[in-house]
Amino acid sequence: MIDAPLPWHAKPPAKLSANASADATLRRLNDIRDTSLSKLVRDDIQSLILKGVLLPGQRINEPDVASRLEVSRVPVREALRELESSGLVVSRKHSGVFVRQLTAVEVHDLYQLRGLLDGFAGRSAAHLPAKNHQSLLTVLDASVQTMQQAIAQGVVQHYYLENLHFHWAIVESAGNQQLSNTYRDIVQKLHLSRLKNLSQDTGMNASIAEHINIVQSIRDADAQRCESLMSHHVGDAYQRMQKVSHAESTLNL
Amino acid sequence: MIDAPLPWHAKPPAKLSANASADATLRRLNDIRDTSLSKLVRDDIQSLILKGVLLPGQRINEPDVASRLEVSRVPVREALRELESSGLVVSRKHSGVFVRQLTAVEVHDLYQLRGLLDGFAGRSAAHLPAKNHQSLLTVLDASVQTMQQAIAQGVVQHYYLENLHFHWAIVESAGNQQLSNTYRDIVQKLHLSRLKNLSQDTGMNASIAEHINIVQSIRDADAQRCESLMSHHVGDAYQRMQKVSHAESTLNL
DNA sequence: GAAATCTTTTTCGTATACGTTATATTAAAT
DNA sequence: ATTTAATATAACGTATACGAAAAAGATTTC
Repeated sequence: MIDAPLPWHAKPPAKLSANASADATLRRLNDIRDTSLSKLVRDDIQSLILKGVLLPGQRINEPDVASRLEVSRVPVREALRELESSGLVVSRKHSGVFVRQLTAVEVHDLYQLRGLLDGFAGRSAAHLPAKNHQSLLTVLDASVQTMQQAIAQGVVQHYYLENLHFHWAIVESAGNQQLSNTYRDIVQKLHLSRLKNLSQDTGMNASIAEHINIVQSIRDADAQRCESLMSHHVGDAYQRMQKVSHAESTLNL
Repeated sequence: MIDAPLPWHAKPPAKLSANASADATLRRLNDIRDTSLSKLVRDDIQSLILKGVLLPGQRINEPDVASRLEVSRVPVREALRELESSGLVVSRKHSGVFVRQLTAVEVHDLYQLRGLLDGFAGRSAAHLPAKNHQSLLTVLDASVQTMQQAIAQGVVQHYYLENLHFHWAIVESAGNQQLSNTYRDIVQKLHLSRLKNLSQDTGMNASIAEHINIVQSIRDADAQRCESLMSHHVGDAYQRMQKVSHAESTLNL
């Protein structure tokens, strides 16, 4: 949408290099020692939500979580406050904490926002410096191949995961940590939408073609086309989802 | 651990729209009654940070906050966990909670992201339905006028506040709550940047012209131009800030 | 028989208490 | 005099305990 270059192109995204494998275990131990119980509990509950063990609308019982993880209620409460702040749960005083249920409007807005970020990431990916550009393409090519395998084998779960990797690789290639964080939060919230899962199989065949086009536009360094493809890709996914949703609600009459 | 979904939380706690003034006080009381101490503490600390009473890098002492607000430490801790999750503070185990210090890269990334969102909001604002379009223009015209007054009176603070209102009005006009939330978070984080405040007076005269152009592009319903103006507007602000920063660091030699 | 009210139970919100860790201060040694 | 080590203090992390509010169940009344 914007072709004129913006003024922050003189930016050096200095990322830390990988650690020596010798330090790896030490680092892990230090991390564990320095990690509070709250964080561990938070990660546990969060993964339960994202894996779908805890469904939207379900109540999360403080004492139960505490006894299951063998900790007191305080770390559990702190963990839930964090999850509340990141929008995965909602809490009502004296009533409990519940896995958040997204309204149709919220899902729509999140998709719209995700489309914007994906578009930006695509534009950014298309005019990456040569070296990064090539390594991104290598990753994306492999990703597309994996997705095609998943389609051939009919394993929706694999396709879905690889689809996440595909988009994540493009977003991260922009080298903007804040963008990546925001994108991650949005995708996490979208995990709460039941409808998302419904449309996976129908969308699989439709979206693989779009993925291939996206890779091609990056390879061609066609920023404008890539941005357009990316945002439309997300829009299409939303529309497919709406279609399935409507079909389902019609059946339920 | 998990109970079946219960009927009374089919929707998240209802955020109320404008109330009749008669109910206002009653609702206020109810809100206070239904608001946990954690939230009150969170809002308190958050406003201290955003008002600049607590400076980046400064340590936030749990017992001090607790005694000042006359609450126990638990609500304070929960509040700090929320603020940590929203990125306003960082905590080190057994060391304390500190107001977050943004790195230069983080500030850059946040500005870039803000530019993207502003651009989207501008594009959206330019092709708003007639009625909303007109009411937005009314607000923006008034806002520009206020900014001009602030310049005439040389009150940087007023200009800065009105500038926030200006951008916020455009963002909200998009009607995307998720966008608004994300934008709010970004602006909040940018409040942590000391440099932002430095560039205010120098930027005042430069940016008023840009604001006027933006309003004109919205009036013309020129979406592409508005998007471009908005994102460049943010980019320019970033550049002005960098310039001041560089000048300052040169002086400090 | 149905509805409303009262009681019981469960769960959350907050406060207090204890153990652990980091930091600051002080003393001693080089 | 400077540096290092040991101790003391203050703050954080976690656990336990108590009070309050809401939901569920039972009872009573119409």
